[in-house]
Amino acid sequence: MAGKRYPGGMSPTDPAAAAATASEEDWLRLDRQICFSLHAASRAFNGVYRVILKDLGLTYPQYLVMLVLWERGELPVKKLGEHLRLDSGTLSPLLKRLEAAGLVRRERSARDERSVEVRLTEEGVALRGRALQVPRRIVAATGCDLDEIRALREHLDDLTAALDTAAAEAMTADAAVPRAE
Amino acid sequence: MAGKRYPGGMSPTDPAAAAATASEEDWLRLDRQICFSLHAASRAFNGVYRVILKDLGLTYPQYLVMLVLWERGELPVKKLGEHLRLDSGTLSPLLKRLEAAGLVRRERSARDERSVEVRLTEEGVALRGRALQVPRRIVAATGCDLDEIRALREHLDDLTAALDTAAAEAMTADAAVPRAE
DNA sequence: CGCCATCTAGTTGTGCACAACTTAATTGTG
DNA sequence: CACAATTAAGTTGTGCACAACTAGATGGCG
Repeated sequence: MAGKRYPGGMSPTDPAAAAATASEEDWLRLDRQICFSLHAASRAFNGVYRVILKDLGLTYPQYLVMLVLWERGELPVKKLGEHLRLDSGTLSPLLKRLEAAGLVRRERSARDERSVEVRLTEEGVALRGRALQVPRRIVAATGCDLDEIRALREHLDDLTAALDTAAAEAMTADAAVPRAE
Repeated sequence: MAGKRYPGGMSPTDPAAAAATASEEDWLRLDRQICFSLHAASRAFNGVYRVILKDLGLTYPQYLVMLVLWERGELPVKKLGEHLRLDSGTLSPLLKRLEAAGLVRRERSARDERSVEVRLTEEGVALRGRALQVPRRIVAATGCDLDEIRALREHLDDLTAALDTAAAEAMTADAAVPRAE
């Protein structure tokens, strides 16, 4: 390991800070590893889905939308966004493309003209048949068995919950705390 | 859970296929859950980094690049791309922005004019000092201890390796196999 | 030497994520 | 009823990921 130098104009101001800084150097190295792993894993998954979904003419986010619609049949953009944690800025153009592909229709709700109902076309429903093979191929690609997958999913959900909480707190804390000395 | 109908024009052709299809319905449901978990976790991480990195004026991918440069000091775009698994299509504009921000310089290599050396400016080196606090805040946000983080990292790396292999195979298989009849 | 295959960056085009904003409909309140 | 606050969808602008392509440099081979 390549030694702990303090590059450039940056150096600790007192012995106590020096100890603390050494520890933070370790964390910085660890962070590099975690960042990479996470980012790489995320993109690797995306890549596998991309390859497999190409047959269906769907991107990964489009597949996510279709999965919801296949389960729920029809729902307003708002609800769709809540399920997927995506806002209209992402969903509007995506849905427009799905509509252009003939998989969904969008209609203003009669009861509330602000709302837009998204529903599958026959073609969209039919696509589900071809999509049934996707999960098996994904699972095969991971090389994990179902229990491992399930465990990973739970781990990820815990992490997401923690991160969401922390992000919310960090945002309010940003206003309160003068920010790391 | 709304019963297992075979939507649209899709129906099994024989009893064995019916059983297989029922199982694939389960997988489709599981896939929905995994997709969501993974996608949500990825974006949750991104969100936390976004909040924390805003102080430094960096995006998450820019931070990844800076982490490499802080460790290596200087290297050609090609090497940077190998470390981060990113191609020039992503890196070129990103590096241009880092250069505009005054954090890096790009210079054509004298020895090989195809290559561009990326090196930190003084400002870029100095930013490292402010970045030292980032990992601790990220780890805190996850609510995990270091061992958990390390375990997660290893799990993700295994997954990435498996997925990369599978993606490569799937691509060659795509050419060989007539495609899921 | 001359030419072609290969390699490195960079460019272009598509699609997603997200922040900030706009528009139009609805709801709540005086 | 009128008007302000809220809500839903859409739009705009920035940045990233990736595929496909271009331009220029390099290196090997006849």
